[in-house]
Amino acid sequence: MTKGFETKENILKTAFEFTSKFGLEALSIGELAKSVGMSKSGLFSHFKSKEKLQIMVLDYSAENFALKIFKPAIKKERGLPRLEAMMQNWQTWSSKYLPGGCPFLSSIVEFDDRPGKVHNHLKKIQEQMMGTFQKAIDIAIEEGHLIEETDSEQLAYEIYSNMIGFHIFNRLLKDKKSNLRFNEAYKGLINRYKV
Amino acid sequence: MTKGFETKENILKTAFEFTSKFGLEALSIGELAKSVGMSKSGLFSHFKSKEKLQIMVLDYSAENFALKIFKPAIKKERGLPRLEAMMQNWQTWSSKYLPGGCPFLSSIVEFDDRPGKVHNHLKKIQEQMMGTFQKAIDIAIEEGHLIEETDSEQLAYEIYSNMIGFHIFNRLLKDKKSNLRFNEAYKGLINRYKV
DNA sequence: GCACCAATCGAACGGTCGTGCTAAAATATT
DNA sequence: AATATTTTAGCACGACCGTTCGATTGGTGC
Repeated sequence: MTKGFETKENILKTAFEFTSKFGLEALSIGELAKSVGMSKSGLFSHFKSKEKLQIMVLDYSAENFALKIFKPAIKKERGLPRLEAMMQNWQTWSSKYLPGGCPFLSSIVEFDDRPGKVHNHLKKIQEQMMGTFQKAIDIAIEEGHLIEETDSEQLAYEIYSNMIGFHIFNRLLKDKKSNLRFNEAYKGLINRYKV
Repeated sequence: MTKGFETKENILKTAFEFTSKFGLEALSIGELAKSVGMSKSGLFSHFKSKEKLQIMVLDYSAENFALKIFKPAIKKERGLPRLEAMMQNWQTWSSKYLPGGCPFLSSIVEFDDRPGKVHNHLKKIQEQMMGTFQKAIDIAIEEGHLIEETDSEQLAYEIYSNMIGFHIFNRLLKDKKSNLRFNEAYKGLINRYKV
């Protein structure tokens, strides 16, 4: 029982890194087995289909995201400081921690058009994430850091867009100013709603 | 000579649609051949490697993008009206014209980490696109629609982020308000720099 | 009618893919 | 120590992958 759990965790960690680099579809069971040093069929028996493996990788990624971005931010004061911590954590996660690109972005692009369990799961995770950002914004309104008329859903959308934009500029274009661009955009965004 | 050109164009059109739906890597020569009704080897001989096919699909996509987004906008008056036309055209292209997702976004995600000719080509195309947006902004400054202090590179980055954000919200999350969100974000962005 | 040439085809290649099956090995339970 | 259960390995399968090669087609200029 405990041994299986450990190897499974180990597999998922490797799969997470692989997905970050090459995406959820390119993630192959044979390649993965080679990486963790076990047989293809041995690894396969832990998941019972590629689809289930992909879903578990998504869950692992979501946990990792929450751990690196949301959890440390909760220790900051409610409102704007907390939201800003999230932005900082995202930059670090995206550009320092991840071995490749954002696993969610690549999964979204691959599965936005492909109905099925992976698609539904991904959508749920994404909505949860957006919800958490929105909640952080709502708290900032509550605390009087942002004006009451702030449309938190709209602001969450714009913050998310900025995150993706940064990611692409930083990775494909290797734009050295991407950190600056991201922060500038965030500042402009907040200024619009600042009390 | 002319016959070959026609079939090649036909193949690229189909490949473009395929890439929009499933990405540049999932684009398979056998599947593509079945779609256009010819043999795998017959199709293959037009390109001489999958890599070259991918690059040609990217070029085809870039031409399509220019045709649908940039070209009609040039007829509008210089400055903000032209920039706004681009935004409108993007929304239409992204949500009505394309059979799947943005071929560039999926390609970026797939190749931002994979060095090679496709990566380099993609980067060049992306930089060109950003350049065109930036130029449109510069003209808006020139025309006195935007304040002189406007950082056109920064604004282009934020506009681009908004485009990607819209695309994801519209496609994965099927958010009915995504058009509204996009326009709202654009308006907020422009207001910051409006003279 | 003949030679040339581009366009297309069919068959085959070595690989890799996800997935079953059965048996052995490792671990947990008693 | 013996048994039961979980975990792993080996092997095979059909399918598809990109790519090569040689043969066949169909049209063009002489």
